[in-house]
Amino acid sequence: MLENQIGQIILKIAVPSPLEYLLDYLPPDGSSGEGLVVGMRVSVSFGRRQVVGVIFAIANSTHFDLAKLKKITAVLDEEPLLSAKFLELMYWVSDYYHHSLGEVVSSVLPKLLRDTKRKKDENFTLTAPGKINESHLRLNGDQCHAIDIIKNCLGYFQTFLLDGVTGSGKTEVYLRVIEAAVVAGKQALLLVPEINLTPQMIARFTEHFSTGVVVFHSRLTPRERLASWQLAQRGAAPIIIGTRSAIFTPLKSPGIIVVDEEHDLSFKQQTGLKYSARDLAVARGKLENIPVVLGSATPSLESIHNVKKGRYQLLSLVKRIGAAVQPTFHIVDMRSQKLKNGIALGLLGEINRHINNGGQVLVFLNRRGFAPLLICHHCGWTANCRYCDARLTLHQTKKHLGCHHCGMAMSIPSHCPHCGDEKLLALGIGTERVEEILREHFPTTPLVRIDRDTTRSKNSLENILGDIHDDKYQILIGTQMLAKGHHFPKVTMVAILNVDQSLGNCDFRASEHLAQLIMQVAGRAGRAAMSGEVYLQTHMPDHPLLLSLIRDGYGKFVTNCLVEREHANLPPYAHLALIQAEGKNQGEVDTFLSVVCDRAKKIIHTTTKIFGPVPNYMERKGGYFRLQLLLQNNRRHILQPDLVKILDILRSIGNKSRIKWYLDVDPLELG
DNA sequence: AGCACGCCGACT
DNA sequence: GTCGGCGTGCTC
Repeated sequence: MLENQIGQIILKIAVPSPLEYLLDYLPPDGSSGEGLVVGMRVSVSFGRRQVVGVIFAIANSTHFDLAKLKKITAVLDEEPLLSAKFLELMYWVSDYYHHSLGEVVSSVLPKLLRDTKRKKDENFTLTAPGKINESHLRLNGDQCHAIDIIKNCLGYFQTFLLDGVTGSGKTEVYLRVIEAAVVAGKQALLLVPEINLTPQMIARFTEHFSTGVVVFHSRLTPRERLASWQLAQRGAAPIIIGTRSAIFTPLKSPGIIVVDEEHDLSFKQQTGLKYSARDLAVARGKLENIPVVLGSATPSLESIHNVKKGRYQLLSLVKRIGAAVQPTFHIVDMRSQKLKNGIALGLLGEINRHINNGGQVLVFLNRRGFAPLLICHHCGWTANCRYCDARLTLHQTKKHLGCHHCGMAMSIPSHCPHCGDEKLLALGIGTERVEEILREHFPTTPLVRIDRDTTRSKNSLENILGDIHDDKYQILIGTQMLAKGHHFPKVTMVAILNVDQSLGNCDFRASEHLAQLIMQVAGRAGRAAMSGEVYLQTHMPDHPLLLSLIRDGYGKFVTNCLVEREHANLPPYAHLALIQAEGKNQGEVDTFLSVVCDRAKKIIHTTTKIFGPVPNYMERKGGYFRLQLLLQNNRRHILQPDLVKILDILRSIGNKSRIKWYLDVDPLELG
């Protein structure tokens, strides 16, 4: 093809669209193009609308018809907003997750910076990093060792796995290494898994650094988001703490990246651009040539495997800080016991004992609502969701039946819609019911329930946590929310009620996640001077997973798990990608994926395996039928080009059908 | 992804 | 007679 044209500056611009290539534009009216720099935002007319694009390259030729090129409408930045390194990160993300540069850029830029009309940006200010506080805690040998090693790597790329049991003082290690980076005039990025954990982490950091800490998470207002972003981008904020999207904060002088609770699933974005913030942290560290610290009490199998391969350096914190000792585990065999609505009487006895001794008791249950099943005692009718392959959960406080998958809610029928009988039974237990049972059983003991339903309003979780610390409650009932990261120094007993539910999960990562959850919840017990006890209630007291975990600990459990993964050729030994498709007509989705699969088989590498189409574990959700293809190869550099070929097929037939399809590289759940 | 164009069903 | 449903096609 003939290339136009000499002497004419052409700007290669990423625009917000799934187009896989950069679009060519001419410099704006009255400009020859000098002064335009890669990384600047521009306003361009694209189709019929004005959009914000980013200059990714400057050239003097185009493959497009020169006469048809449009001029840039306006240049929005005087200085490049995005550094060359940051653009490199965008390229990396675009390549790896197979999204267009334009889509990557628009999922990364704060909304206010994607507004074509907004010209002037405010100058947000932040007080300079304050004096660094001491009241320095005494560090133990493991901590000192870890801190020294990481500090010595400032200025180089190296990934560390900081493996430390709950309560072993990982946060103190983060503080010290971040301090070292900040003192050297660099910025630190700290990722935490959940928004709920940011206030706690911020408190810890502002205590240490006084000022200079900015936050970044999904609940910021657009203006707050812009402020944090610009402070980081201009280098005015030395410390940035945020959830997964914070991995995309621009840093003027990056010094270190820390990912706390690296095993946590919430680092993976599940919609749109399905990136893993933890994996991106490592990629970004490599790009910027700075150290990356991944911390966890229960590291992911991927990270442990990377240590074994010599890619990551392991730093272990073995001991709990101060007087705290590891909790002891007990299995509550439910089989021959009397149950009170799903809680073993023996367990209630243990709760009673801990309460009488003045301890706090944490009751963990991974299920909201009152009961997960409403059934007709006469005919067996069950309350199911109209749009999903799921049961409706009975919520007593909200007085409705709700679907936890699509959000549909309806009133509770007074009689069976099928046979008219009035005896409808609520079966199984959720947190609401546990609350009711425990209130009945311990009428004078103050208790609190913590789940999405009781912490909906802003600050409510923080208020409850404060009350727990002030000893206002003796029994804490809660879901996941309660399991992660929080310090409850007075908790002496943890009870996990529905272990069996997770033991029945068939995802290949289910046992890893259950083990992590058990260890994390258990970690809430006995963090201060009092030793803790953990009770696992189960109908399967001989389950090898439970026994191995309790007897040999997480490390040994992981070793066994890795052996199984290797035999089954699953991650971290193989790499996976998922093609997900959904549509209103089941047959159409199935046919679509079958065609994709047949065509793919002819062109992908012989070592790449393709499985499917198979339905999701919940085939129908929100009225859509969902099926998928699974791709597997031990070598990422073979799988990736295969994905490119398959995407060609998907685009050629998928974009003309009523099927919606998505690609998930390194899926965490196989659906 | 947007956004418009374009061609068929129930409404002021 | 038209409002609007979403299939199709394009964006430098």
